[in-house]
Amino acid sequence: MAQAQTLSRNQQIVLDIIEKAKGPLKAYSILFNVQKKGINAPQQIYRALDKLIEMGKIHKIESKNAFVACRSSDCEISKATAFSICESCEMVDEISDTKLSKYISSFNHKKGMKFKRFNLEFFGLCKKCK
Amino acid sequence: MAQAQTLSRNQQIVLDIIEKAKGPLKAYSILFNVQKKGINAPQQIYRALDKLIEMGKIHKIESKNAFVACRSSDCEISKATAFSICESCEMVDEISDTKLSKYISSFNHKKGMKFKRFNLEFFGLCKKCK
DNA sequence: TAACAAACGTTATATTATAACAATGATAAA
DNA sequence: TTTATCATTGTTATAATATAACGTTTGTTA
Repeated sequence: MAQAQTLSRNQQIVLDIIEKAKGPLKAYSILFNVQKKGINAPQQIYRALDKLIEMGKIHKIESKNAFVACRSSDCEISKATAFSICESCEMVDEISDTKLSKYISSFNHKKGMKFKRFNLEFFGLCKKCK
Repeated sequence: MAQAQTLSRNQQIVLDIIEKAKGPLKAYSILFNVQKKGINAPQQIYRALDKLIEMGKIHKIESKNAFVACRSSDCEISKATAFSICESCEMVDEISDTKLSKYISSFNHKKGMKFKRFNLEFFGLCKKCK
């Protein structure tokens, strides 16, 4: 089990870059950014990303194959994630709305499936791009 | 503009396979399935997939990079899609729930973004796999 | 300190997706 | 009917995303 707090060297490097970024980052763009720090292979990036996701430090934006830092306290280890995505400028914003999150979490599928987690992605144009 | 009804040859071939499938299909698995019909290149599959998505005939399951036929009348050209995904057997079910869909569609982001579309993916264990 | 697990580095390769270009077919306006 | 236009096709090549497999190192804890 990943410990709640301690990050390994590579995990910290990758997290730092994602946290500093203004928007979502792709794995290979992270890779290019850390080559000066001695990380040379995609595998190293993907391993760090996997762990950071497990810990809830970052999220993957599935529709973009890109990664953002978690800015929410709501989503507790990514059980309930929601994002707004601008189709023009590619901006991604994490949505932290307790009501929305609770409503969706409480949804029960007729077919008897018990949900552990959901991910919601909204698409549109942000304020700037409208 | 794609016409509402008429599908081209390749589009029809690809749609047929997706509709017959029990679960989500990946682009390259579609490709292997249609090589006997004279379709040889990924580009041909992806082009058909793109058009079928535009027409609302199929949906992409973003977390799986796979494609399913649309079974819902609710989602009118994929403005409001929701799926339940079994993490064990990979089964995907389109959720067609007007209340859920309306609730989410009416959500307004504080930061002034106007949404055109959303995609929601639930994860868990299906009845069988529980 | 021995044993084990997690993280690391590395090479290779698998999987998913798009670029670019020429040819063909379908539609409809002149 | 001819010509213009636009969607679709076929094809080759390549880009972008992600994982397999192996051995080594580091960190924890019994």
